[in-house]
Amino acid sequence: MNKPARKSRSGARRSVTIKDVARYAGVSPMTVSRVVNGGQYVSDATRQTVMQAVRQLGYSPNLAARNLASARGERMGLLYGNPSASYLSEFLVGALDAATRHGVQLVLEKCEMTPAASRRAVRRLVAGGVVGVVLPPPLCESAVIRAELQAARMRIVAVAAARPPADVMCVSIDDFAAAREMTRYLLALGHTRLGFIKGHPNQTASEERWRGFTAAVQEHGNLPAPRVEQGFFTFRSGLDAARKLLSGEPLPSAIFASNDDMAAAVMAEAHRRALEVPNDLTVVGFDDSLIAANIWPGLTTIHQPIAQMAGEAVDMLVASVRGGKRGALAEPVHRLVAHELVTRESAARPKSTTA
Amino acid sequence: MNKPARKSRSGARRSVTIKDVARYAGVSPMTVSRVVNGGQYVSDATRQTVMQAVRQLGYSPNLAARNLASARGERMGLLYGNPSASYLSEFLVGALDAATRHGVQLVLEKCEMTPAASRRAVRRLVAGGVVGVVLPPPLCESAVIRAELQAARMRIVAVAAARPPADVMCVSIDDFAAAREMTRYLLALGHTRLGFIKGHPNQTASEERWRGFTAAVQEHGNLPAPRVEQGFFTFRSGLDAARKLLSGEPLPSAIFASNDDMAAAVMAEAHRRALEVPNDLTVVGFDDSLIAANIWPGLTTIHQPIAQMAGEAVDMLVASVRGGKRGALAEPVHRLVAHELVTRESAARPKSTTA
DNA sequence: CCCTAGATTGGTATCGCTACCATCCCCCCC
DNA sequence: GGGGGGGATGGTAGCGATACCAATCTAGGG
Repeated sequence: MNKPARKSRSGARRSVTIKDVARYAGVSPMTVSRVVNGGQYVSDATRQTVMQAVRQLGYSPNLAARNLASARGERMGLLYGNPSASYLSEFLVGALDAATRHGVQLVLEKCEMTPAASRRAVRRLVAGGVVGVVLPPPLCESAVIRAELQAARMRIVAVAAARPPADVMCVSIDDFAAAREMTRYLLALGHTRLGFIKGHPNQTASEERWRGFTAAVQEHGNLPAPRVEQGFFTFRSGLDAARKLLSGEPLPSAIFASNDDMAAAVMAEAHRRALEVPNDLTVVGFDDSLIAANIWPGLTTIHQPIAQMAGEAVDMLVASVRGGKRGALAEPVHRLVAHELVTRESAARPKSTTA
Repeated sequence: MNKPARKSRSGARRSVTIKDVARYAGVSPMTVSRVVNGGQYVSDATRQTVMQAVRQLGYSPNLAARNLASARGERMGLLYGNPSASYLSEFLVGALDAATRHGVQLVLEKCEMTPAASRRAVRRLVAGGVVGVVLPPPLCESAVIRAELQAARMRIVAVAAARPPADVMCVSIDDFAAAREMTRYLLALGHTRLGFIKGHPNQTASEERWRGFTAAVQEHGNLPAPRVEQGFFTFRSGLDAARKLLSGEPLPSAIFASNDDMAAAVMAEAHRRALEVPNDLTVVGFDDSLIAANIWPGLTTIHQPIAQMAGEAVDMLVASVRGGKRGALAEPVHRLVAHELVTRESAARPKSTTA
């Protein structure tokens, strides 16, 4: 029964392992592991030595092994429906980045908003061994999907749901405050005849934005009643709303659309009517989506740190899953992140202030 | 020396493993493994039995274990710079999907196009244990990055580089054919006074598109010389080009911009000059990026199956890395995928054909 | 000065799966 | 009818890391 020196399976040169580092540093693999994972109970001297060895050898832990040993490496789902879609890009970047950081795998799943499709998507997720799901808008608002997911005992983090149910985790901006801030900005510019295009009624963010708008209007007081149209977050719906807003008299001097796509539509319609933006009409949006900087004039809008939000969502998911394993499942968190008013060229003082 | 029955580490109920399936199906774990991995040397009967068991138990292989055992689970990098950015979204979806399919990890890295930044990004990638990199445009054209990457012995797949160097793998559409097709379409509509906005000169796709355009013009023959302006794929540059194209006499009846952002700029400028699209001016783009469907009128353009391309890029990377391990590194492939001309509202017959 | 608590470190046993090899068996051919 | 060839299957040994526990050492309290 002779023991072969080392049955290296694939002839290829193995990468440096924790044992190599341990040998090099003159400690046990365990100690290296502790250092690498920032564990406690390691003396400073040892830590230094080990870190030195790590650097020297260019050691990078094997994710697969680590995941296997620590029963980590869970799969997280990202169920995306049909987000404003420029949204998705940033969202994915942020989510993927966080996933890499935590060493979890991110599984994408597309899903239409019909009950049947939701069910199918959730089933695929479950089959894929996913233990938690990030829900970007607009899926985060779908009660059906949430129910399906909860039935499958998945943890959920909704992103950008302005008023999530109490029992799901959520990360979002303060839509109310943001819309109020934008409206205050318009008022500060001197606008008095305001137009507002509401967002899709099935999203709670829409209502928050609307509430923020009216709050600012009311606190200013002494304004003609704003003209309001219903929109649905699509370019098309924005166009319809814009036509209505721009046909009556008196024309609004500033229009606040509940997202950028609709704001872009307002600008298109304004141009068609030979109204110059921002000289004849101020247009502002919400989201700071891709289109905002890619039209002319650039759109003044509210920026959401989408990537950051997606990242935090994944963080929360991981924390929940790992924490939950140890029994300590904290109550659902609702994390607010900071938004930012981005000024570009589409907003200016009104041409002739009647005030 | 008593053997504890099963020292289950985390008290949590373990998920079903290959052994469970094996026991359930009455075969050895190896056989299950072979079935699950579609290996040969399994009788149909056994295969059926095992698959049945898999379904019954809801077995899903543990990725970490699989990767660890098979020395798989490599990390692939995705180095993105500043792509048309609506691009990125679809690209990520496709790439991530393929990565999940292959069980490899996708690591994102952002990188400006300066040499210093490139070097840093590549170093981070190397440090992260990445063995191959997908290069979406415009990074795929950067010689610096390619050199850095090749110096680090990374495998590279460039996406959408129209004429990649012979030694890197590539997946792209046939920009030449696509541009020619679009131009033929314009000519078929009856346009004779054409305008063309070239793409950024540092991207090979630009030249291919330009070549496709001229090829169609020449094969048609008997046309006034098209007006041509240089663009740089940005909205801004498109605006400049549009101003020039729309100021001389005679006005072009159709403008073909080398990407959608520039086409959108042409439309914006046309509107400003009270030219109606498509009645007074036909505008077409290239890429079918997000903006194409989100402006009015919708942009007729060339659709690239971006997600598919990204997916194939990852496939190629994986194949190369895994194949390369077995020594059989095939020569760099250049894979062409099909494009599609998408007609929306921005193109129509010219108002008065002078022909 | 002994004893306990806590800090630090090492050893061992897996984690779930697959590579590699040994084995068994069936069938064909000389 | 025996020897091969190859299909089908099982056994064994890790892959590289961490969890858990034991062992050692240091420092105070009684």
